[in-house]
Amino acid sequence: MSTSTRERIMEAARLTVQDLGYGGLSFRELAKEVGIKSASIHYYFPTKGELVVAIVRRYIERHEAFLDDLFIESVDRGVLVGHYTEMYRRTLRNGNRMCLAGMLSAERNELPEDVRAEVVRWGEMNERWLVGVLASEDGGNGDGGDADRTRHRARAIFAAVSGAQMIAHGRNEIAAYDDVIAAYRASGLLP
Amino acid sequence: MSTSTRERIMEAARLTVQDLGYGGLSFRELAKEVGIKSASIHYYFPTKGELVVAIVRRYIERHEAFLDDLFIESVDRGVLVGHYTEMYRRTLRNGNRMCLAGMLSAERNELPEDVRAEVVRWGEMNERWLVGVLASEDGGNGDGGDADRTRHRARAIFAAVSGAQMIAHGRNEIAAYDDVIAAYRASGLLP
DNA sequence: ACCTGAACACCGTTCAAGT
DNA sequence: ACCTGAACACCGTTCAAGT
Repeated sequence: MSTSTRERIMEAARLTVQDLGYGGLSFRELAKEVGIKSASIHYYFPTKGELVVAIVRRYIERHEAFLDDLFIESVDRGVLVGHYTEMYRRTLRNGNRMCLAGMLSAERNELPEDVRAEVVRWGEMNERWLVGVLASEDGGNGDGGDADRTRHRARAIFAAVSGAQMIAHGRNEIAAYDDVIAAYRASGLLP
Repeated sequence: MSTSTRERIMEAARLTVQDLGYGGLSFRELAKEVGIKSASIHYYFPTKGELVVAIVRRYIERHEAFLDDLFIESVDRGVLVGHYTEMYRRTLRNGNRMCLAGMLSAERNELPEDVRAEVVRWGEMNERWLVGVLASEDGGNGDGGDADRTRHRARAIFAAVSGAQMIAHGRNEIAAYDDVIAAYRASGLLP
């Protein structure tokens, strides 16, 4: 059996949102790609918001699983963060796309409330994973002050990598991403 | 005499793009704000792209003048970069808006070519100013290798601050911006 | 010089109707 | 269970027509 209509809608929608954003996602264009009429999409996803909530949820799940797998394979912080920045780099490689949640983060003010909540969840997942990575070589027994500093550094790495991707996306220039990541490492922001 | 119609179109359009993005800018809504009909906007700006090119150009000019004035008042890198991050913070304070060019950077793939070019110009202006700031206390006589390192660090600061703004915008949470900027400083990325 | 209504091909959404 | 055409109020853009 081949991929379900529902799956094909979600996959095509995800690629379009990462390319053109929430506002750039058209039900009529989407329907053409899938081979049905635009009214039929509403059978699977009543509104555009519900469709995008579904694709962001799955996006978070899959990337969380990917990152957790990396964590099992290595405990070297430099290696793990290197895989992390490579993940964001691959998105740019794939048709100058942006992270799904990064794109939606910029469009936040025109999103339905439930989509906004998923954008926040993406950030929380990233920060949680980075906290684990940053603590992995310290024995993990720092006092409360250290935990706060680690959390803020994790959020800073998430924001900085997201920003590097946005700037490189805006220029359609992967070299810009690479230069910025290298400079983050040189400054000590990235381990 | 009061503000011209053309000025009022540009000001309202800028505020909307920083709020809802290029895709979220509607000529009909814009016309209502200015008190004319949507067809009349095309008299001043034939297309949406030409309108946005005009507002980004002025945005760049005004921020460049603002930053250059700061540079005359101080040569302390910490103080100057502090003013720089405050500038991006004020945008968030003003109705959770994003930097005009940052918003457009995310929307890049659905922009006309001439708008894309202005987004690149914004980045070049930011980098140029930051290079001046970073070099200001070194005597400015580094060799070629230093100049390259300074340029990459300037671009990294630009990307990192833009990313902090995007993440805070996505959460509608200024405290997130403040925490990330503080962590950049602690890591040594920001002077 | 400045503004407008009407038309065009788009958009998300709804709904009655088909199989 | 799954799909559709037609309608609705939106969108940027064009253009002939008004003052």
